Formats: sequence, structure tokens, C-alpha cells
Amino acid sequence: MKIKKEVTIYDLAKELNYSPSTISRALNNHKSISKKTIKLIKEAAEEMGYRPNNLAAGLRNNKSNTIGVLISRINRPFMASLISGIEETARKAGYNVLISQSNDKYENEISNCNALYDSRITGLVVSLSMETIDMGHFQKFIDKGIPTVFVDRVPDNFNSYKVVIDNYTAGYSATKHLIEQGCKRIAHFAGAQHRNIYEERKKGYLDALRENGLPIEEDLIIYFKTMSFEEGDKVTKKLLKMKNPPDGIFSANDTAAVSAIMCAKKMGVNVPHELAVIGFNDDPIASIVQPSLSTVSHPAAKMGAISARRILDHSGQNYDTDLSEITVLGTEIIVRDSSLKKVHALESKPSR
Amino acid sequence: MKIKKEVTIYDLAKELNYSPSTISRALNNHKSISKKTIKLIKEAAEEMGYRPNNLAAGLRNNKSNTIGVLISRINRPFMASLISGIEETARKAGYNVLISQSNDKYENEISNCNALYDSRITGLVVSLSMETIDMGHFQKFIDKGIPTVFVDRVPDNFNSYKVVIDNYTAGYSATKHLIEQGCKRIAHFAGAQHRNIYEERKKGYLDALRENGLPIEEDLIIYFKTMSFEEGDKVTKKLLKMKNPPDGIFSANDTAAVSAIMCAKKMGVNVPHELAVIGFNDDPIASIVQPSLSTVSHPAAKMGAISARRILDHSGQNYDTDLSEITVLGTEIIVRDSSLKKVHALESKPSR
DNA sequence: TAAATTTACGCAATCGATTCCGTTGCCTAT
DNA sequence: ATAGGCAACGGAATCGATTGCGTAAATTTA
Repeated sequence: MKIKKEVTIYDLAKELNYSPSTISRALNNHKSISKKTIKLIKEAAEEMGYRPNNLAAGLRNNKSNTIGVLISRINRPFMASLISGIEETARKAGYNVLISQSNDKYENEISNCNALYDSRITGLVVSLSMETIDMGHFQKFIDKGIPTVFVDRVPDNFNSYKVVIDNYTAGYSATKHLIEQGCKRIAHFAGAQHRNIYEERKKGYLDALRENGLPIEEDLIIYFKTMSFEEGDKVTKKLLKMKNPPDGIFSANDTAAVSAIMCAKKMGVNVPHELAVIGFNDDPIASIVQPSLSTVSHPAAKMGAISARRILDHSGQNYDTDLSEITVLGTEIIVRDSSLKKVHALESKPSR
Repeated sequence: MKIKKEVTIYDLAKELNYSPSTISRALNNHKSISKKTIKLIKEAAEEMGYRPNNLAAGLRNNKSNTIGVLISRINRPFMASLISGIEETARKAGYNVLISQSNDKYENEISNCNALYDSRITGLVVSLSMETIDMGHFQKFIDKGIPTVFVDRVPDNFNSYKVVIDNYTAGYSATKHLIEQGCKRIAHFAGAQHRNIYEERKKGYLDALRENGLPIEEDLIIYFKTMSFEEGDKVTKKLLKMKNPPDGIFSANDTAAVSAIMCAKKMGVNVPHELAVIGFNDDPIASIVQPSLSTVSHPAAKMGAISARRILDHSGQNYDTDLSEITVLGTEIIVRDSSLKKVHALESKPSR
């Protein structure tokens, strides 16, 4: 098989008797090139099958029109939607998207960071790995003026763009909702407390209990490692076997919440009447499980879009831009069947 | 804020009194550089904060150590796992991954194709958009000897690497399973027939009916547009209102299958006894819905890994390599509750 | 010991696009 | 008629890494 040679602006220049400078300018609609020359050159480029070489342009300009994404795992509904939002926004602006997943390992995060840096990305979007504490590997981006946007799982000791939801209020509202439904002993499935999202959700939970005169029982706060289905199942079983079991659960994610519902059903505990459950994320499984899972919805794709936009907008700015801008998005409590103890004036609309 | 200047191999050369050639060779472990020089240079590079510039290297070598991915949508469980598999394999080999989604639009597929080409990707992994029929936009990759791997949704009139599952056998087995459970009138939720996966699943369905002496009824074959939950709900309602409704459904995806289960339950039709259902993909919702959904499991991450490997392995080969190599992976029927009419010698293990 | 290798490196071109300085020709105002 | 201005384009350096070819010194071989 023969490999076709590439068509460059030099080929175009030779063919059309123009200089490479003019070809380049014409293709970029430079104002000092006449309309008809531009038209002529573009048509010839099209016809000869010319395609720009991003590597060459990137080298010259020292940037690549590429947004780097560094997340824990792609195959989580939230993350997939996040990437989707980034990709959509980036592509509309003519940017590409490089992805990498840390699998929640600190080491991988570092090496991926380097790999993305080596590709001279225009900007970086990060959702921290579970293990990450030290933020040194991100410093080189700041030093080089590469806009870095932390999203969802963000650091609290590092000055950079951030896009988050109001986890505290979400945790508070979710817990409050259970209280309003008549729950008196509400357990909390908590995630690793060094990650902002889990810490704040828990704070919201605690304050909701306090402000509504409910006691805080350490036994009812379960610290998860992975918040997996299996872990949730095990924990729920234990909780429900207590002499004085909880009558409500606020889980920091949907996976564990769903496992709680299914475990309760298996054990003959009625959801929501004996155990009301509310989760977090509004994953697809939330509307499928029965009783359907009440949860907190998370504007994942929107967060991705905003993160990408931060990077795109950063280019036009001067370097005194305030990098510490934080975007906080609202969440929404989605009330479904798993928390609906009171059958009040709620229209009986389908859960989906 | 001051922007730090980058450290290049020229800076290293000046600092260490070597030529840039030697620096470059040392960093690449070239054999003509002595061990101690390599060690010296590498340590200095580390200390001075040198980071290679992929754009420069890529321009020189005319490739970027990047795998391009072109899929319909990222936020589908199958696609997310596919990407995850690609990313993992690519990264281990020191490759980056560029993603793009077509949102099932032919036009987007073309422009994304160009964008990826312009970045001089080393190889391309594609799962075709729903609309794609003409394959012209992929020709430039072939012409340039860029390995292109079609995965899952593949063309049948284009000569290139392919990684697929045996959709025919899967469709056959799924249908056969329903027959073995005693179903006599099995409906099929079919996808767009110009996409191989849906066409073959349907063929498998038809042959299973034929070979087991069941009549084929066109009324029971529903051609979906999007295979969404809503579409599945509507279709199921219609089916179950027939004077002679089906007693089984083989759906070409899980989303529609789950909607069928939920719709049946709402209408008071017992699943599996009055209506057995089997889906396709083994999405997370499959094990959550109740009764849990029997389905065909799809090795998504593995398919991604294999696709990436095709590209990585292609480099070492000469250009007479057979590009038409096709990898066919097996599938597995996951029997859960939605299809289990007969309570036979199956251990009553939990659905998950 | 002279010749033949081998080791360890340097020179300079190269990849393709961009851009800072020009330069040329033509039009306009005085 | 001539200076001034502008439109339209060209020359050549530049971005950073790679590599074929060349060479001096060190080592081995005859």
C-alpha cells in the first residue's frame, strides 16, 4: 500500500505561485489578503486535499487548541456526562479534548498530569482522585499560565478556577427532606472526608439534624471507602440489625443508596415507611430501582460546559485575571418514592 | 503573574555543554550515548524541570502518539466503558487519547474526523453514528496509512480493522433462551437495520424462531428510532393491548427492555410469567430493575483495549499488513429474573 | 605498531505553520 | 509632480525535537 504524501502550504504556494506566508494568511482570513485571493486559495486547498497540521501550528504558537481532562474514571454516569459537556463546548470552539483517568490513584494523576502538559494543552479540567492531597503536580500549569479548572472534587488549599455545586446546601436539603417526611433517626452514608464534596454533604446533614432538634449519633454515620454497591449492602444489613435501627438514610451517592433500598427490601423492611432513603447524583439507576430513589440532581454536563468555557474565555484575558474565580451551581432535590412517607398533596406523577 | 519560560533541550545543552543532539539522544536512551552521560543528562533534565514538547517531536516525526476516538455519545454505559478500555491501554503505552462525539449526526462525524486528522493522530477508533452510510470521510486515514479500527457499530463495505461481538449468535441465543422458557410469541425491539449490530441481532432472532418452529410475525418486530425509554414505553403499551399480545420480548438494548418491564408492571402484566424480557448490553440498570433484567453482556472495556492494541501493534508492522483483520468477541447471556419462567435447577442466587 | 573498528558525540537540515519586517505598485491630496 | 498612504503580498527566522552523516578519540586487531 502506498502512503499518500501530505499537502502542505508550501505545495499550495508552489502550485498557485504565492508565498507560503500568503497561503497561511489566506487560510486564516487575514485582513491583508484580498477577498478573491482568499477565495482562490481556499478553493485550491480544498481541491488539493490540504489539511492543516495542528502540530506545526501548535509548535509555532506554543499551544495546541486542546483541552486536557483529568478525572478518576470515565465510566461513571456523572463523569461521562461531565466529559460530554466539556467535549461539546470545546468542539464548538474548534478545540480538541484529551482525556485521562487516574482510577483514583495519586500516582496516575501525576503521570497523567505530565502527559497532558507534554502535549501543551491550552487548559486543564481536573476532578481530583480520591487519594490526592498534595497539589504540587499542578503547579507547573499555574506557572506557565495554563488555566486550570477544578471541578466537583476540588482542593481547598489551591488557588485556581473551580466549578462546584453547593454540596452543603444539597446535603442540608436532602436531610431536611427526610426530616419533613417524619424521619427521626437518619443515618448518613459518608464518603472520604478529605474530599470536599463528601465533607460538605456531611456538614449539611449535621446542621440539618441540629437545627431540627435531632440528636447526632456517630453510630449512624458510616464512612465508606468506595461507596460501592457491595459496601452499601453490607453496611445496610448491619444498620438494619441494630436494636434501634435508623428510619432514614441520606447517602452521598446513588449506588450505595440503591443498595440500601434493595437490601432493605430483601430484609423485609418497608421503603419508605420503615426506612426512607435519599441518594445523590441522579444516576440512571435512581429512577429504575423500586421504589424509585429520591436523590439530588447534579448538573454534570453543565459543569463540564462551564469548565471548558472558563478555559476558552481565559485566552482573551490578560494575565492578571483572577484565577480564583469559583462557580457554584445549584442542585435540585428529586423526590421520588423512596423517601415519600407522607402521601401529601403531591401530584401522583410517574417517577420518570 | 509572570509566566515561566520553558526549558528545552537547547537549554539543557547549553547548561551541560553538550549538543542538542546528544541531549535528545540521551533522553531517548539512544545506544550511542554512554550510560553515565545519559544519567547525567536525565538528572539535570529532572532538576531543571525539563518536559518534552510533544508538538515539536510530533511535527518532526509526523505523528503524535495519540489515539483518536470517534463515537456517538460518551454518556452511555457501553461507550464510557469502551473509552475507558482504550484510554487504559493507550496510556500504558505512553499514548494520549483524543475523544470526540458525533451525537449520532453524520455531519458531526465528518467534522470530527477532520479535526482528529488535523491533529495527526497515530490511529483512529470509530463507532459509527446512527446516520452514517457513506464512508468517504475515512478514506484519508487509509490513504495515509493511519490504522483505523471500527468497533461495535462497523461498516460492512469498508476494508479496515474491526472489533465486534457476535451479534448474530447473541441474538440467536437470547431468543432461544426465551423459547426454552416456554415463550411462543416473541416480540423483537429492533434498532435501525442499516447498522450491523441491529441487523444481525434481528437475524439471530429470526433464525431462532425458524429453527424452533415458531412463526415470524411482522407485527411483533418493532423498528425503533432511538431505543429510548420513552419509545420503549409507548411501544410496549401498544403491544400489550393487542388482542393476542406477545409473551416474550427480545430487545436490542437494555433501556428499551427496562421500559418494557416497567410498563408491563404498571399494566398489571406479570414479568416473566406473562411476559418474559431479555435485553442487550448489561447496563447497570439491568441488575437494578425488578424483576432484574436478563440480558446479553458485552465486553465493552475489552473491546476498547483490543482496538487500542490494534493501533499500537500496527506501528511495528510493514505497510502490507492485512488491514482487514476482524476480531469477533463472544458474548454471554446473563439470566436474571425477567426471563425466568421455569423455576428449574437454577441456584437461587441473588440477581447481582 | 600501524590499521581497523568502535565509542561517543556534534553539525545542520528538517518537519509545517506563523509572523515580524519589509517591499512593490497604485491611488490620492496638495 | 511628488510625498504620503494603503492594499497586497514576499523573505526569512522561528517554534523544539529528531536524525543522517561526519569526526575525533579510544580501543581492538593483525
